[in-house]
Amino acid sequence: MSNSVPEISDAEFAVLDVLWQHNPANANDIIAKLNETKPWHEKTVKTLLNRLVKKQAISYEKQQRSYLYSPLIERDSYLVKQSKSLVDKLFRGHLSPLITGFAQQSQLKKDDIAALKAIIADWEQEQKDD
Amino acid sequence: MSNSVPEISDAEFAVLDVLWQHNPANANDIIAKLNETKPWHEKTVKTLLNRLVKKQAISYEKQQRSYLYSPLIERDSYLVKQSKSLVDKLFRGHLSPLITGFAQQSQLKKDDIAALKAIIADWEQEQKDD
DNA sequence: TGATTATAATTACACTTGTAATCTAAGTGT
DNA sequence: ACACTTAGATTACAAGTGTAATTATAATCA
Repeated sequence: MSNSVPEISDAEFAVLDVLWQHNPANANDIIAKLNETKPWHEKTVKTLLNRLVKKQAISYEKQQRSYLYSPLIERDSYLVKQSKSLVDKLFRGHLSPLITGFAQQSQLKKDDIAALKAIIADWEQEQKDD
Repeated sequence: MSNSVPEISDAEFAVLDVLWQHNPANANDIIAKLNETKPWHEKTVKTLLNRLVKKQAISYEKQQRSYLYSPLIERDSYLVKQSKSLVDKLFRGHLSPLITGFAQQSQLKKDDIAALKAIIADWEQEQKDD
């Protein structure tokens, strides 16, 4: 059924990510925002915008001279899909080894721990409900 | 310092993954094992092996006619590195939103929960130790 | 030893990606 | 009305990737 999210390259993702934060936005705004962190040439960003349009990841609507772009794919579902596909590929679908890896590298932050506790509580609640 | 793990493509990863499980192995073994899950032509797998050698991700030693391949990069550190780079890209380094995403999709398995509990316990122990 | 066969090495080829430069058309200032 | 500027559209181009086919070479069988 529905849609199959297009493949988004790393560079394209960075553009999409800006659009998820401020939307709609025109090319210049997007370029300016991106340039806070990436040294990308204006032409490069335009190319990426074009590719995203072609992939139907974003849409645009003519403003005056320029375009106003908006995301077509939803941030949350995209992130979930990408996370899941990495976990499938690296850990055959199991999240725990990923988390363990992070823990061993001491990459867990306090809010991670808080989130984990909440998740466990929810999960156990659900078990009871069944 | 050391090394910087080479970029490994998806197809190359599948080959490396087989080698992590049985090592050393010759091309035919690897091809047979891969063909349990991937419909890849023998020539394709050989190409991937060559590329992995060129990238110094694996090494080989001449057996008789054929080669015996072995991984040069360590599985655990590779997995950690990939996990971390995805989490950096998608969640700016925070693991909790990834886990929350999984939880919402009910993708958490019982062993995931057990692992989470252990991790939390360890983390809290460490806090105390400080 | 010459033909056949197995391996590995080299080459192929289209598509994607990063990273722009060039071209074109539509406003704008004079 | 004409030159300049500013968008977006088109084209470029090398490296990497998926997916092999072709070629060279070494071992083996007849």
